[in-house]
Amino acid sequence: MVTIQEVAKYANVSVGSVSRYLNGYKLRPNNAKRIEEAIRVLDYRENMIAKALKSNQTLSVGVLLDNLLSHFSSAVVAAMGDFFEKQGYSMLLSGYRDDPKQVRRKVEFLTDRGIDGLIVATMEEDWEETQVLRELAIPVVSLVTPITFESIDSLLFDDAACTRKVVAAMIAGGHRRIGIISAPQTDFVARQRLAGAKAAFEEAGLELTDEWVYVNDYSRESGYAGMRQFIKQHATAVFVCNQNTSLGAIQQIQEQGLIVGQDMSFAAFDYLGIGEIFYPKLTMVRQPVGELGQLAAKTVLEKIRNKQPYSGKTIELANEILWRDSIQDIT
Amino acid sequence: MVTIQEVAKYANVSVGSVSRYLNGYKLRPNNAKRIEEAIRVLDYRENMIAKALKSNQTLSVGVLLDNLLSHFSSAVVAAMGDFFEKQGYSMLLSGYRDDPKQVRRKVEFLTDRGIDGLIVATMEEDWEETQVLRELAIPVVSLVTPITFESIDSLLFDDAACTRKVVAAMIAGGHRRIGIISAPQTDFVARQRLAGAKAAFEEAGLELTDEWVYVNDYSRESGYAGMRQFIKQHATAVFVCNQNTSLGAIQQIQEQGLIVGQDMSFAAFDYLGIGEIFYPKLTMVRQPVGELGQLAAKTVLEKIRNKQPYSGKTIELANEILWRDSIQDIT
DNA sequence: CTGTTAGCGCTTTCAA
DNA sequence: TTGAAAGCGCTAACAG
Repeated sequence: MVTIQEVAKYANVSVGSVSRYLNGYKLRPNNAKRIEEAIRVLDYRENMIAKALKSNQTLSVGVLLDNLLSHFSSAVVAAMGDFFEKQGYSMLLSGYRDDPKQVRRKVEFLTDRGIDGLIVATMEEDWEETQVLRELAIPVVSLVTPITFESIDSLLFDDAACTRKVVAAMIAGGHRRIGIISAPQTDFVARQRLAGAKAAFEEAGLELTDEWVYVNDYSRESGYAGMRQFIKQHATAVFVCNQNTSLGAIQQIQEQGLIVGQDMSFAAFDYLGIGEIFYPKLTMVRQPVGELGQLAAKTVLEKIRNKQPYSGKTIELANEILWRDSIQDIT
Repeated sequence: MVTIQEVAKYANVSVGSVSRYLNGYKLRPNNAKRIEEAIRVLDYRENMIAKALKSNQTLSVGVLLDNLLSHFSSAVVAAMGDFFEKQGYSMLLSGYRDDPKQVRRKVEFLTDRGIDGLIVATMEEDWEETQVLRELAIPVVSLVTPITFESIDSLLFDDAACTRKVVAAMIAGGHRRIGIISAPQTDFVARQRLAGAKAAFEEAGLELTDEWVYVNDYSRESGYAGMRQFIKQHATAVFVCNQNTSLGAIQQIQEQGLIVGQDMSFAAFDYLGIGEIFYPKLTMVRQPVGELGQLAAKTVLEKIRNKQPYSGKTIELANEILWRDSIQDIT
């Protein structure tokens, strides 16, 4: 490993000059040229570890997701990774396996490695473990879920509004027996989506009663079970609030010999672009996950660079509703 | 930030002793106890950057994937991440966006950050850019694709064998007009899978002619187009060699008003578990991606710890064939 | 603008 | 076993 010292010697200048050159300070053109040449012929590469030790900056950011194994996470990570790398930052990735208990350990794991900023996803503000974020000396950005500590920015989706619109479309199509496959209401996202559905009913002067709300556990199986219940109740339309769950729901419909989106009106949240491979194509709400990732990366970097870890903004990104043909008009 | 010095002062020992304590050396019980207490009351955390500078080990490994945005990548990353973290290692993630030209830059990006080991995926041995791996002073593991440099271990799947078996089942079912939606033969994986299909034909005394091989470009659209061609040619069965492509193929079948796996026998490689949501359920070959990730992590760590970067083994993991009902018997 | 030098927090000789 | 001290590669005063 060639060091700054050797470059200095080769170029016949002091290490200070080399360091300054490397950091973009002006120096005598002649010296600059000699240093540049030395760097080239010696194939010098700067030692980021030494730099980090001295400057207390690692040029890395931590990313703590609920679960690494999902399309959401890979899309977010892909977008962030690209952005960070262009900016010279690396990304330390970690997942807490949907288990809040692990959050503290994971955050320590990351901060121990000297990350300059942290992005977390799907952490509920009222978890005890979320409180560790309060004392962090680095910028934090929360994804999907709002955390209203003054030090944290939150980036959300407009799930409620979109759910409301889609369910409203079902109602407008004459549907009254509409099942909602929702998720545990302890989760912010689940609350949002169900609230959207309820709003649609209220606006139409109707009420969404409990028997038409099935609470899943995010598994495919629970989507399968929920759909079975609704078919028994002679639902004419079902909205599924979660991607994975929706696969189970679709499976149930098919197994009953029904055609999704025709014999049973259907819509769901989707990341995979699964809606297109059916016929009729399925109406889906798609979250701009890549955008979210990129915006998250941009936001932390700004906070890191401006050294202003505190702001506390909340930004809501608009989902896209892919209106297709799976909500039948039965008026 | 409390340092080793402060701990030493508090415990009334030298920094050397604290360092030795931290690294598991034996010292006078009394001293050890005092140090332990100092660490506790001062809430000392070791500075990994300083440690890394001194010891030339960052306790991190680089992971360079073709593309971060796929189920393959998230599954592999999830498995590796878990394993690494348990072992105290962090993971620097990077993708080269399916563009070999980027490989050199990305590898430098990672090595500049002092990674102790590197895992790469889907890099073809004959790419010029792959040669940079030759000079790396750290252990390297190649995923999915064999790289026979003596310094590199390769972890592969038995795609050829599985493709052969599935296509053989189609032939056994009486199918003769079998379409294979394959991928560019410049890619190792694509060659393997097509070779498997050809082998099945040969074993049956048949021949797989060019008109029954459609070369996709990994896009959904090309699956869509390939399937259209085969439907025109009155294929009775189609095997799709790539996950994403298979979605397009399914879409085409549905749009023709046909039922996948019934009107058109069908099988494909799958990661998403998409085969189950159809009726009939689809026969799919599934790669043990999580296993691969874990084995990869294990392998690099062993190489890092044994300080034996050279071995050059190749291991083949067995895929799982999920036999379902989408290959009809037409004899 | 440049050279010298004191550390950043840690590990690891070397003596004691 | 332990303490003292050198030094990993770099940055940032400080003095010139």
